[in-house]
Amino acid sequence: MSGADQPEGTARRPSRQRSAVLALLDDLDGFSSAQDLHALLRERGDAVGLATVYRALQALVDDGQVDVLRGADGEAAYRRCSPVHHHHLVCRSCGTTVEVADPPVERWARQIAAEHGFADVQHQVEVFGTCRACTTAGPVVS
Amino acid sequence: MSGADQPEGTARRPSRQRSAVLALLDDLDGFSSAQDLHALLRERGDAVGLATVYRALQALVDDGQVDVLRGADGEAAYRRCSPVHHHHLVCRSCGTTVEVADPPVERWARQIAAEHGFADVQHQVEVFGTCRACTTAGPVVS
DNA sequence: GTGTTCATGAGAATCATTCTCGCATAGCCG
DNA sequence: CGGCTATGCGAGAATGATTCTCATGAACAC
Repeated sequence: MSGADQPEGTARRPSRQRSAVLALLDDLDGFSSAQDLHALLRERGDAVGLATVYRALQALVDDGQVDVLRGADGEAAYRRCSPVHHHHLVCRSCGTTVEVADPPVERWARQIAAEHGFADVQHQVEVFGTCRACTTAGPVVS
Repeated sequence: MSGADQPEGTARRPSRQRSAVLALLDDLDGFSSAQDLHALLRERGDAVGLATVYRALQALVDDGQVDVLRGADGEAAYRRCSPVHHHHLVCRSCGTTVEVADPPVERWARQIAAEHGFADVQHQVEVFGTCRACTTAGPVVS
């Protein structure tokens, strides 16, 4: 456990299963849980073990090719995303996701951290809401 | 899961255990996991069941008296906090937490959401870093 | 004071995630 | 070219946090 395992992101042996996971993520729009992805792969005919899905997902997250989000229930949700830094605007009803880049927030986070003497800053920003389609179509039943 | 259970936050019967949890959180500075809180209560002599700690924590979160944060491992961490909206600056080494209020980010989140037609907006902003004390004292071994 | 209701506590149950171990395959060496 | 070795895979067990169940005890209502 010394931290950095692979010198670079692509030091792993290529495999059909890994590509299948990435391909599936490419086809999906919103965030999906690891269990869902596993079930979908099975339906597609790409038989992949559950443990392998987790391994592939972790590798992809390490590589920065996939974003991970923790829902309120602690379940991890994954999504293919652009490698550049960005944040998400997620519809809490239909799961649609919009990627947003935002220099002001980046700057603000760095500044706040610097003011308090914090270094090596990371920040995590997610915005949840109900998209227009869901607002008009299906208001939450009370 | 019909949504609103209690009409108002204080509809629960008061109890020694619930106060003990809140009192303990008052004494602690950073975020603590439910399991840690349970162990600490035991050490203090306030014998409280683990399930009760979880129940009390959920109630307090519902009331907005406690903040919950999900670590990278999915474990929930709780912390007593002011009832007004704010965000956190957390030291990833020693756990020290600074509450930061920030109108600009609030405005930014609302604006971004509005631009994309999202309503009923919530946002989640956490900034992680290494505080000055930890930076000078114990740099991370590579 | 008595009955009813709600919270508690201990342990079992659940669920996502990780680990173990044996097997298959890919790449490399002789 | 054949065999060797490391690495990834798969299935199921193990782990660990959180939630549920149900019987007991305490608090409120009358």
